Amino acid sequence: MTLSQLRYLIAVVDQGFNITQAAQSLHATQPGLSKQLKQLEQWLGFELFARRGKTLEGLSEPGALVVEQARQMLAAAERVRALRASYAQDQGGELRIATTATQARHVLPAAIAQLRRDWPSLRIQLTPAEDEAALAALEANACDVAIVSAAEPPSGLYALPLYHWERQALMDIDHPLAGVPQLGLSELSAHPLVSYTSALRPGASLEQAFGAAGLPLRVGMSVSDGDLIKTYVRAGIGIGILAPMALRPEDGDLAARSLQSVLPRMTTWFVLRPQQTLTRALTALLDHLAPHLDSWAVRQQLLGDPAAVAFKSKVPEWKPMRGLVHEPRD
Amino acid sequence: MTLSQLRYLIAVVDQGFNITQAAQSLHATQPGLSKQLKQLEQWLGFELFARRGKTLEGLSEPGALVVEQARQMLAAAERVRALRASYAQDQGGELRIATTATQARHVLPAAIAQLRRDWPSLRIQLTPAEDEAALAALEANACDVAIVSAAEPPSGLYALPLYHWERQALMDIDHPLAGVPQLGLSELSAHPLVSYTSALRPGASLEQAFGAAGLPLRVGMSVSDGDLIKTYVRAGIGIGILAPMALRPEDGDLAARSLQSVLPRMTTWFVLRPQQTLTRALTALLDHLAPHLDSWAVRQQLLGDPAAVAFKSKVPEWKPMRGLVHEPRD
DNA sequence: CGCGTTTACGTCGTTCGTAACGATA
DNA sequence: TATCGTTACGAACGACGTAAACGCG
Repeated sequence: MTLSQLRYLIAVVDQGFNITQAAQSLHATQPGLSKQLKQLEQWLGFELFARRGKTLEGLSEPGALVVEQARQMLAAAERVRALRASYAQDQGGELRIATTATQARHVLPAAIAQLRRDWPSLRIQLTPAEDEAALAALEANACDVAIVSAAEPPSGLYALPLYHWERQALMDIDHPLAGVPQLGLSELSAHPLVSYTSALRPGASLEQAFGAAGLPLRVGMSVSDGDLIKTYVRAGIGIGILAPMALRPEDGDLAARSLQSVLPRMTTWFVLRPQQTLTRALTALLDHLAPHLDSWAVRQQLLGDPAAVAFKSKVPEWKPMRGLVHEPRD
Repeated sequence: MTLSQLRYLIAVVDQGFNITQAAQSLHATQPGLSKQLKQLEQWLGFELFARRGKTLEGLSEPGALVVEQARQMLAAAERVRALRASYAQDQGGELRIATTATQARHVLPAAIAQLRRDWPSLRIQLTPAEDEAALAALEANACDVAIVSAAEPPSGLYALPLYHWERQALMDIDHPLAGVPQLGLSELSAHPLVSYTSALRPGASLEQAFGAAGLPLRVGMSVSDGDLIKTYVRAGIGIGILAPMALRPEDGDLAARSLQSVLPRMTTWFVLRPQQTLTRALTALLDHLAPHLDSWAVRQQLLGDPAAVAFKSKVPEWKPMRGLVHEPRD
């Protein structure tokens, strides 16, 4: 009797007595499980499963008792694993993240808190930087991961999508634009805009969109983060263009309107160097930030396996908080 | 992390942080444990033990937490082992015992009850036989073990001592002999004796003792088991000579006096054929009957290893129940 | 100098993955 | 016929035992 045999057993039970599926969930091969389970049965001297032909129908009577004990053992093993993470005076226990102020303030806190809890000795270094600077830091090996937002993945690097989002136009709740049925570039063009420095830079997608429509882009102010955008929108400087992650429940005095129809959809990327090794800390961070990704497959891809499928489900969309979405009735 | 690593850890803790001793208790080698423990520590990322130089002084702080979980896991593993014994539709699950009526009635019931509880499917066949017949059955492979009593181990077979005992003279509690200070052969010689058929056979140790003392041996009756001896002693046929195992609390109307000074000490033997394989059932029976023996070492000896030491402690003495011992004050 | 631990090394057994086969709906 | 389980085989890893070196009392 080994712990892996018990793990196999539990996986098969939890996957509805489908050995193939259980093998996938454990990143093992189906014959491997099959053989180990048979070996366990032989050691026990009785059958674990009720079989009809070759298909498993359920547990045998003693099998259910074994499962009960196996769950206890694996639970204890899991507690040991937790100790391992907690008490490891970690070899290279450092995680250097370069990202924007918006991510640092509105997205990462939950994940990092979890990480710190699981792993108290891990030293986390969070460097605020604009998108380009973050990517440069990554390429210079000044950080382990860059988390940046862009419509397209950065070229020459290994980028994983964390979530999609649409840029939001932000204004006072009784601003005239809050009520117009269709909010397009022409309406925006009449007002000065307040947004991120990088978004208002010449050549950025905002300028391209206005240029393509033959409309002038009036810059009211360019700032470094979303909180400042909100501050200056409240001060009446102009219309804010910002990411929905920066919107908070306490921003109910403002109206946010999606620019989905006029500006390309943005994606926030978890960027690594090609062939970078996925450390435990990186894996944990990725698992917290992106439950839709299979970090094991990601590791395989980084090791050069193109067949590994990293997606467990669709990339999520980050929507602004419901109370803040201002959709005029039409 | 493997179950054996955890077993090693617990053994070291329970043996007072002496790896060598722990290895012995597990029938493993010391370097093996040492290495596995080191490997476990490496996997955990912290030290399990508080070390001073190379010697272990105790547990580290996280080590104590690991031990706690490890005990839970091993306890659950033990419960699975129990299931294994209980539910195994056992291959060749048969245990054939040949032994005397005294053993069958007074000694074996507890051990066999335990065996049946651990192992419901085991078919136990108990054949009552006199000592010689039991040994003959063993040699003929008509049984798996013979349990017989004799002063010396039977020759040509592999005999393990279960316990020592002294023959008891049995009489009515107000019989004249119950009070004499010294009970010797000459006193006994004046009365007819009631004992086992095999004990009164010509050439047996009883006859030899009387012969050596130049005294006549008067046989009152020879019977097949201890209960009949008691019956005929109560009927006034004569003095009983029997094994202390046959004495019961309800025999308070009789007096038992040890013949330790006049007759050689007897030993009850667990007899196997040389090179017989020790089945699981035999091992379990032996463990129940003889906690002073190391069944693992016995198995090794049977496999031809003369170095294996089978004794964990001294062979116990079977004394008659305290209330029945009649020791005249002198 | 002895006891106990660690290190080094060779061998054996076991596990796991790939591939082919078999059975079942 | 497609899906799922079993068997067969080969390679790689890991555990264990033997033997020798190291430290400490």
